[in-house]
Formats: sequence, C-alpha cells, structure tokens
Amino acid sequence: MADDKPLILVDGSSYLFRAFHALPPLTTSDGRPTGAVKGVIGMLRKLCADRPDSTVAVIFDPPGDTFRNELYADYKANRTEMPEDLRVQIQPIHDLIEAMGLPLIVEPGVEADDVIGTLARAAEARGEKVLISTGDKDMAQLVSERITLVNTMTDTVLDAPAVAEKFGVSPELIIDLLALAGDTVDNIPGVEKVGPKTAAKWLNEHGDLDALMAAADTVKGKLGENLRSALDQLPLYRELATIRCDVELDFEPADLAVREPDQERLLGLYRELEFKGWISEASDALEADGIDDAAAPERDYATVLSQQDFDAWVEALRAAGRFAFDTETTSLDYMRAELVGVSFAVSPGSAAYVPFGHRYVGAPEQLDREQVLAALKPLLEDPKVEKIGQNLKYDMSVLAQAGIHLAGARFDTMLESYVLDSVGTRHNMDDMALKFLGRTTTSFSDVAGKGAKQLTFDQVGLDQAGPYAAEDADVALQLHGLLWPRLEAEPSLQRVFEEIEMPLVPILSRIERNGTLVDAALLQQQSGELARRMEELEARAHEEAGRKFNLGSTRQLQEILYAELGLPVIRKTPGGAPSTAEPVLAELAHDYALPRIIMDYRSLAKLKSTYTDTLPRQINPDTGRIHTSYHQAVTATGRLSSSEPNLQNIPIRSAEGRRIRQAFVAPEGRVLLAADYSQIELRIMAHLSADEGLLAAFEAGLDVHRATAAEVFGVELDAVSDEQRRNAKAINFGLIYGMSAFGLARQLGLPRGEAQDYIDRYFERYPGVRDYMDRTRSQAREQGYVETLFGRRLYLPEIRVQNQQRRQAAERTAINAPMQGSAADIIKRAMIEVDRWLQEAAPDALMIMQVHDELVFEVAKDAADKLAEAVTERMQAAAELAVPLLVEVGIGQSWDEAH
DNA sequence: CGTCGGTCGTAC
DNA sequence: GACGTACGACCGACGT
Repeated sequence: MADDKPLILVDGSSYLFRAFHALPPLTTSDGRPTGAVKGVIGMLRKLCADRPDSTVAVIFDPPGDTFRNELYADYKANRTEMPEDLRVQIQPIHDLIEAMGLPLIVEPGVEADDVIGTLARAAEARGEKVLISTGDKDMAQLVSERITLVNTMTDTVLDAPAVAEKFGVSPELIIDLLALAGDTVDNIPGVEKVGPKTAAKWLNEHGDLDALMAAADTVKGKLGENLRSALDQLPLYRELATIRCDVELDFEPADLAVREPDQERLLGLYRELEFKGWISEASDALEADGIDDAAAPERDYATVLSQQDFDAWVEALRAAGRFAFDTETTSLDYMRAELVGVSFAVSPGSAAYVPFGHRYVGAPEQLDREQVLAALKPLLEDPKVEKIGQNLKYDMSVLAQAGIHLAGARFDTMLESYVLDSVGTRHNMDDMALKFLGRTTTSFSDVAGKGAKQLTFDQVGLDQAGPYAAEDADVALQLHGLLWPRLEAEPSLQRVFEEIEMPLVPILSRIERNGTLVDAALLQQQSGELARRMEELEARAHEEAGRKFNLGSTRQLQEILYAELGLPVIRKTPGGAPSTAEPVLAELAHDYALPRIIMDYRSLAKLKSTYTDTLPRQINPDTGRIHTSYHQAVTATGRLSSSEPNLQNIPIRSAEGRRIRQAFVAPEGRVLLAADYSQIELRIMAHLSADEGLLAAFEAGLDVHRATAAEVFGVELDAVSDEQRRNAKAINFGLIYGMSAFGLARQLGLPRGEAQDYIDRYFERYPGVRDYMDRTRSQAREQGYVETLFGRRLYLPEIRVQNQQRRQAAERTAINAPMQGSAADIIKRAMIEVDRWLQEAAPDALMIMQVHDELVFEVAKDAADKLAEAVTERMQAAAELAVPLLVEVGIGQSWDEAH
C-alpha cells in the first residue's frame, strides 16, 4: 500500500439501513426488492472510483446477539425486527462485494462498529492513515489525527476540527457526550431532558464525564436533579456507547488485500438483479478482456450479396412456414422511409441481412431492389406463412409504400411484452433483449452515430449494417420464443393479444397512411391573428409589471408576481417554487390585473405554438395530409397514444380552441364523420358496479350528470340548477379517477368538508358504486393486478407498499384502470369490426383518427348516411353491457362541424 | 450545441 | 402531499 493512500473501512451495516429507508423502493420485474442493494453497491462503486488503488474493506454486523446484548438487555431494543424486504437483500450485497474483489468481514458475535474500531486503531498504531466510510455519527469517537470519517452517500468528511464544530466537543469526549445525551437508535436513555447541546456544555465546563459526575451536586435546576438520579447508570451508558478497539480478530489489516473484480460473476449478479446500466459496463469489461459473453448463444449472421444465397434463404423461409423479419430503411418516419434491406431469422442464433439500397463510397455490389422485393412479395403476402417481428406496424407501413401488403403478421414481440405487463418493462427491442434475454444488443446509434452526424442506414457500411440488421431479426425471434409461452399460460391475456392487439396492427397502419387533410392556409391565418393579439397582451403585461420580461418564462413570471409585485402565494409547485398555474392565476385575477393578462396570453400562445404554427409544418408534401403515429404499447391502461403530431389533444373545450378543428377538413365532394361513445366510462362503471340507481339512470336514457345531481342534492330532475349539474359532473369524473375529498374540493373551489358531504351523499345514493370501489381495491391488494372487461391486466407493484402516498396512488390507478382500460378494449374491438365492414362494403371510406372514445372517418358525401348507420351499429355491438352503449354521430365539412 | 428536468396546458 | 391516462412546448441549467 502506498503511504499516502489510507486504509478504507466501510461500515456496511449503517449504509444498508440508510439505503433501505432513504431510497425509493426498487424491485426486479418479478417483484424481488433491490433498492438497498443498488444503494449500497452504488456507494461502494463510487468510493472505489473516487479512490482508485486504495484498500477497501467492507464490514457488516453478524446475525444474532453480540456482547452488548449480554451487557444490557434493552440494548437496541428500539430496533424492530429487520423488515423481510431488507433481510433478503443482504446476501446479494455480500455476493456482489466479493465479486467486486473487496474483503468482506462479518465477525460472529462482534458488531461492525467494534471490528472497525479495532482495525482502525491497529492501523493507526502502525502509522497508517485510515478513512472510515459510515453514515453513523457514533463513529466520531474514533476520529484522530490519522483517522477520518466520510459519509460517501452525502460526501461529507469529518476530521477532528469538523467533529469539534459539529458536536461541540473534541472526538475523545464523544463517548461521554453519547452517555449523557443518549442514543435512541441504540436505546441508550442518557440523562432525562439532556440532549447534545446540554451535554456538550457540561463537558466543556467540567472537562469530562468523570469530572462532571464528581461535581454533580453543583449542577443546578431540574437538569441537575436528573443528572444525579442517572449517576448510577452513567458508567453503563458510557460502556455501551464505547466502540471497542481491542476485540480479537482472526486477521490483521495487512491481510486485507483487494483482488481483481470477477467481471463474469458481476455480470451474472447484475443480470439477476436487473441493474441495467451496470450490466452493459460489466459486459463491456468482459469484451475488452476478449472474453465472450458466456450467456450469448452462437451467432451466425450472414450478409446476402449473391442471388444463390438469396434464393436459398427464400426457400428456407417458405419451408419453415414461420419466420422473424425486420426492415431497414432511411427514416423513422414511415411516410418518408425508403427500404434499404430486409433481415430474416428462422432459428435462434442464425440470421441473414439482404441489403439492396446501401449507397456509400466503396459499397459492395448488392442484389437488385426490385428483384428482391418481387421475390419476397408472395412470401410476405401469404397469410399462411406466419411472421414475427418487433413493432410490425412500422414494417407493414413501409412495405405497403413499396406495394407489398404484409399478411400473416401474427406475433409482434412489442405487443407480446405489452400485453404481459404494460408498465413493468419498456417495450423497445434493446431493453427487452437485455431484460428477457440478458443480452446487450447493438443500438442504432452504435452503427449510425448520433446527433448532427448521424448517418441514414443506407450510408452505414455493410460490415456493420449486416450484423446489426441480422441481430434485429434474431432477437425478435428469440423474444417471441420466450414471451409466447408466457402468453399461452394466461388464456385471458392470450385472447387480448390475438383478438384485440394483433388484429389492430394493420388497421392502425392504414389509418396512419390514410392521413388527415388539414387546411394550412386557415391555420396560418389564425397564427397571424394570434400573433397580433399576443403582442397587445405582451405590451399590457410589461406595463403592469413596470418592466419588460419574457411572458413565456415561468421563472421570470414568478419573480415579477411574487418578488416584485408581492402578490400572495396561493400554491407551490412540487419543486417548491410559487406556482403560476392557471387556477392560481384565476384566483389572483380577482384582485390584480396582471394575472388575467397572463392567462389570456398563455391560452393564445398555447394555440399558436402547439397547433397553428406546428400543424402546417407536419403536412406531408407528397400526400398533402398529416400522418400521425399511433402507439400501441405506451399507456398503462390499454389506450392508444398519438404523436408527431398528437391528434388526441386538439382543442375543443373553448370556442377559441375549437377554431383549430375547423382546419381539419374533408376534400371536395367528401365529408368528415365523427362517431363517439357517450359517457362510456360511466356506463362501464354502472356495468361493473351493477349499482341499481346508476343502471336505472342509463336505462331510462337520462342525462347522467343531471340524474346524479338530483340524487345528491335531493331535488327533482327538472329542478337541478346549472351549478348542481356542474358539481355532479365533477363528482362523476372524480369517481372515475379515484378521487379524494381534497381533490374534489380543489376542483370545485369548495371547502373540503363540503366536498366530503357530496361524496358521502353520493355513496349513500349509489351504494353499489362504493362496494365496487372497495372490491376493486381489495382485489388489487390480493392479486397484485386489476383487470378490464376483456381480461387485460394492469399490475400494481406498489399496491402493498408501506409508503401511504405511493400506495394511495396505486389504489387510485386500481380504480381508474378497469374503466379506462375497458373503454379502450371496447373501441379497439369496434375498430376491428368497423374496419372489416369498410374493407368489404365501403373501400372508398377511410378511417382517419381515433381519440379514445371517438372514431373519425372521411367519406364521399352521398355515402355518409350509410356509413353512419354501419359505424353506429358496430360500435354499439362492441360490448354487451348491462346498460345501452350509446354512440353519437356527426357529419360535416370540418371536424368542428362534425361534432 | 444537444440533453434533460421542471412547469404548464391540451385532450379523453 | 394533491382525482386517472397521455404528448409536447418552452425555459433554463448542464455537459460536451
């Protein structure tokens, strides 16, 4: 050991408890807790990285009693039994420390503190420096000229001057201080009503504990009495607080040698624990050593450049009757992407890439694009040949652009993973390969670079492109091999996959490619108007504020409103800053001018930046239409999401915003038809709860919010006021969202007690709903997941945690997910049935959008009525509920008119 | 010059 | 601390 490098002794047990309690809970995909492991090992990794080549030993408490228990029966009696979630994390931590090559010390019958004290004093005696890494302040008694403490979690260092400053006494007096002031963790009572401040004062006045005890009679007041009545116990307390530095150990500091880390074992442990970032690091370290990843099977990846090889592959694919494939293109945008190659796999570990569009200096001659596609077309269009792939919608769209209409798309690995567990995993291929196959895949940026100098795939050299593309097909095949048996083992999930998600893939691909016609000129005109009105508002805002500032900057606005103008702070953001959110500004607007101006400005700025400025830029030059992307494996509940652009949050609630919808139009001779489910989530709640009152209201075709108001406020239906109906509507929505009285109160601007009265009255009138909510919560707690009407699952790993806030959040999700998710199942089933009808009976009509409870179509004017009837019928038949499923249809030149 | 967290606002 | 599910714009700090 070099002279200047200290011996580092790590108090493993103190970090273990701190990591377990301080860090957010973390589990593996199958629910094993790993948060403390991650915390402790992360701390050790940091320590080793910060101080390379140091000797680091890690010391833990042994299981069972130690000499202190014999000394004092109540010792550490305050410590409850170690939680099961923590106990099971100890062995993995020990395994990892050994794999890291660090000496691990667990001395039977001797606490970690005493092992550390003994080792530290011995090293000190030999003239070495010692650094003790601990989160425990009791260790301050060991600090000396050569011994220093460090808390590696917080990066704070305690040397002798720092101890004096922090505790008010020098390190030698820390023991006396602890004896007087006590220690709740170790259950040392100390002198009643005496804390560290008083203890330090006494010790500084008298010198040390012995001197203080001798002079106990001179200490005045109540504290003096307390001191005198504790005199008999103080020697015991001092002994308990003393870290022993003379215990018998089987080894010497010189024996503490650090070994090289065992990367293979580390990799295996990281994989078991699913520590993603560290897996790739250990894997890289192995690769650097020239050791192949032991878990990886043999790989045989070919790049096909000859006709003969290509023919052989086509033959093999047909003979197999089922294969995985992946397309490589020039763009993520399915409307712009040009095919540059296709890869295939029929058996694990063996795959081929057929390039035909790579263009770069020195590129080898490739097979002819048209001939390759012509040979693949019959295979790809054969419904009896089953295809496996990751995100097949993309491949389907790109192939369709090339005139190939993919059939037999049976297994999308992304959707397999999503149906198995929508939130426990990310469903992109790289993450899935790591999680399910323990395999680090080559990422796109590994071969194409990133940022400004990212290449398109046709510019990537075939030496890299070939293995990358072949791996994609191979991994898809292997993922399917792993995930499909899991789906087959859960028949309800298999049905969701086969009867809902897979049939939806070609439909979404078609909706996306159909696109939506948008009137760019109208939007640009609106942008101009908005810009003028925003300038006026900006000038008025600057005048009110007394200076210029950026109205778009929340920070600057906080400064102006609260620091400069001194407006009252009504609410704070989660980050602790005074909020400038809309409800806050609305409240302030009663008494001040500026908040209203800001509100007006914000609503215009939102419309302009998110919609009128952006949508025209998203129009595809070839089709003149907007092509969104629908994502089928994103939401927790089974809904779709939409992006680039998001067509599921186009304004409708304000008149101002609704003008945006006037720009979503039908071409000449055609109209838009919008069909939406009326109150679908409340109807599902009525069905699931079987509450008599709610069922009757829907059965009678009543306005459900009005009916709720009549019940809750005890008035006749036609005597319900607008305010009563508005409040009832908020209650109904709140129910779907798993509301609390607090949330409802905030929503309605009422005192909390009043909101609670509403809720109480609601549950009195609709007892079936309350029973259903209770049932759902307890079912979630018992089985760990909730289900939709069609058997889709949502796992709720936090439904049983101690942390009240997190558990309640999980409970709200448990309430909401069956309703939101069942609605999603229903509209997806409707889309499948409607699409089936469209393909057969009305190929001219296009489905162009889905907005959670609404489908939008574009159709020839004279075919609109027939479409309306067919769509209504199929949407209503998508589920059999105990209440009618009502569908409302509108027709118009624009989306606004169609409502 | 990109990335990313914080904050806000739109939809159902 | 806050009633569910999303996407995205803007700002500003941060790292390259």
